[in-house]
Amino acid sequence: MSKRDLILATALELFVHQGIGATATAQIAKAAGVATGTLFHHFPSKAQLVSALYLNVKTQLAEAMRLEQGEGDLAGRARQYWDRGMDWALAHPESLRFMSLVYHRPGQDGDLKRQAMLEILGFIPELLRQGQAEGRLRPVPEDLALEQCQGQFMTAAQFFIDHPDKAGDGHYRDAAFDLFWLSMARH
Amino acid sequence: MSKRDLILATALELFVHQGIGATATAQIAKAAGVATGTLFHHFPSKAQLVSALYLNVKTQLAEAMRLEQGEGDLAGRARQYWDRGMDWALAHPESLRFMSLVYHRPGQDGDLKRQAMLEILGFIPELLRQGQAEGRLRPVPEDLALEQCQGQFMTAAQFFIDHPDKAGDGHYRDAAFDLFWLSMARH
Amino acid sequence: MSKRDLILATALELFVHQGIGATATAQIAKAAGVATGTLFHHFPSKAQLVSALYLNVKTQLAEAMRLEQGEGDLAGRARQYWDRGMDWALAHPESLRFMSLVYHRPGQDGDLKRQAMLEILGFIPELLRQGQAEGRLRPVPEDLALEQCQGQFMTAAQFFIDHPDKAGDGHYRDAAFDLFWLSMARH
Amino acid sequence: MSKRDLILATALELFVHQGIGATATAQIAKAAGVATGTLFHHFPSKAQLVSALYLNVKTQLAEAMRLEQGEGDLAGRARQYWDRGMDWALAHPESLRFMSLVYHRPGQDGDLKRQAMLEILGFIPELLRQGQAEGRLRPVPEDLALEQCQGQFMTAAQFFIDHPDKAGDGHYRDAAFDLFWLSMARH
DNA sequence: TATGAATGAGTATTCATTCAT
DNA sequence: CATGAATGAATACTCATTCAT
Repeated sequence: MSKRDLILATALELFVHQGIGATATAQIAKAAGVATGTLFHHFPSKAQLVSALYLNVKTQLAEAMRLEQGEGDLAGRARQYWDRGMDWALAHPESLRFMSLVYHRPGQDGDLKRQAMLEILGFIPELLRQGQAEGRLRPVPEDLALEQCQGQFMTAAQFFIDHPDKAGDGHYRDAAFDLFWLSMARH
Repeated sequence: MSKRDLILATALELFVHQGIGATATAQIAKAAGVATGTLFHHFPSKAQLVSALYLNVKTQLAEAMRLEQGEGDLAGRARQYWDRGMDWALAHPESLRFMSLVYHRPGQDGDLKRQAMLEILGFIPELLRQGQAEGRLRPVPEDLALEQCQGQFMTAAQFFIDHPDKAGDGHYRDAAFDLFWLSMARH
Repeated sequence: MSKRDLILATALELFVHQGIGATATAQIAKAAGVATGTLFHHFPSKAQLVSALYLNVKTQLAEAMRLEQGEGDLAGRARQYWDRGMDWALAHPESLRFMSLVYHRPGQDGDLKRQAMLEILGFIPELLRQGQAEGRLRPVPEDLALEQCQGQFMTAAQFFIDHPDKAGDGHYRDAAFDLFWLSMARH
Repeated sequence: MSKRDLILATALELFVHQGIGATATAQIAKAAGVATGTLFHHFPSKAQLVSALYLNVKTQLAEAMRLEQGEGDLAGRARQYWDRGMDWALAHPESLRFMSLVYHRPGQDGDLKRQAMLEILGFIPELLRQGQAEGRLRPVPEDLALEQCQGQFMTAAQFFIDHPDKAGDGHYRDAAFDLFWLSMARH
């Protein structure tokens, strides 16, 4: 593992447990076993370290969610996306927490991060549009629905991370998806 | 307005726009037009200032949401709660943002804040239980449902704060509530 | 002596002996017997400390050179100014050195400092103009002459500071002034 | 141009515009298009880079000022020296500025640099001695006169660099030399 | 010769908190 | 109650220099 990657991995861990602002660059460097100068050699500023880390995490999630082809019906495809995302979140709980951390940071380049997230959850508007066209989904305003779906995914993921015992419980997994899906479905 | 209240109001504004960690006590004091010593005279530490502010905001929201008596049917009562909360959020956008800020703070007394929020949105589990008993709501695991409802309320509120033009649009308001309600309703 | 003045005095000494860039704010604070925070309480940045110090020194020199009234003839008045300046420089060698330091700093607010110096040596253009009008001084371009006179004064002052034994030698003192005066006089 | 020379040229430019202390070796290397290691391969330390640069510049100036033989009378020879120096300064403004920079640096090997400069302007004491012997120059203390002449040359050169339009104006050029020469001449 | 990642002591500046008035 | 000067540990970032390739 390159020193750069070591720094990224260490930063992720510390950021998630202490908060971004509360984590000193010196602490990251020390915990990663490199000199402070090394951190700044790879990332010119703390902000850029955060950005690079965010990009990293975002890319990983996006890859994890890539669906080869639209298989099955609408609800089935939605469920596949949902499950992939959830599996990734459970496999990388710190990454998910970090995304949420960055997402909720105040006073920062909010729009950038918000847009970045839409990029990942971009399948949602597509599903929504298609579902509405097919008459399977209710005509919910897209912008509002998107925000809500995103929130529901993040909330569910965080819930399963916080309650690992329930993450394997099919009943819970189904309930979480239904809570998401039925909020939009036409009944 | 007492100096104490002035400090609280100023802190709220600054915290929300810059973040809690990024706001210096000296800045709060200066913006409030008092000496730094005065701030620490009223609040022995920054942490306690944050706590006091949180308590303040929480109390206000709780009061705004108090329903005299259970009027109407289940969905009607739920809608009343939802609307009251939403109105309050729109009237006090910074307060809502601050709650979300504290809620998502990492490494902190998470449980305390989480519990405090349940206290306010406490009507949800009640509605949920009653609705399930009456067969009007699906049997969703309570802990998961609670988390989701809470998240949906906060998301919707933030959405309307960010898009004030849509906050008065009845179509949007209905859609937001439906997204919440239909996720749990039996169809 | 207030802490603020203590810091200024200490900074002057250190700047002059080590250079401005080579003197750490922490070193100034320590040498002055105050905390680093105290320095930044009084001077928001190192640059502003330097500016404040410069202003201080400039004001002192200006006061020292103030002539109650135009006594004597042109050369006599010039000599009085020259001697006052020289006496002040000998009494405050570090102040003079600091002025020269700031004056020669590269990449900085050169114009500001240059103008500030003209302000002090402002009597020179006056003398020059009057002398030229009376036919006692040669018609030297004013801007060039001003620069040269300034330089000659600073050079002479520095020379006497570096050779204190010669500062009391009337022969040397006369020679220094003549070098200055005869460069402009009509013969 | 060899990498070594490239580094020297780049360093000159940066030193002059930002100051020596404020210019990082890494910046020089980058601007010169070489690796940091390369800079330290050619110059074992920043101090030695500065010295090498100084030597370079000094040598160039010395060569530019070399007069084949004493032609003409005293004032004529002086004027020749003066003009050569001034022409070189105008052709290499950054070199001149760098010399002045090094000359005024505090806390450094002052005597060395001072002596180095005398080496270049060494013709002045000679002229002075000869002129005094011939009775054409006043009996000014040599050490003081030398310092003043040096200062006047540097000041005039800097003036013409700062005001290029006046550098070609014969009136100004004459005035600058006269200011220098008449300060010592017997009238 | 040339490279550039790595180092770690050093720098300016911030900030929660104290306390004498 | 109120003030604001004083504190000093902590922080993000810099930089001359080294060294394995």
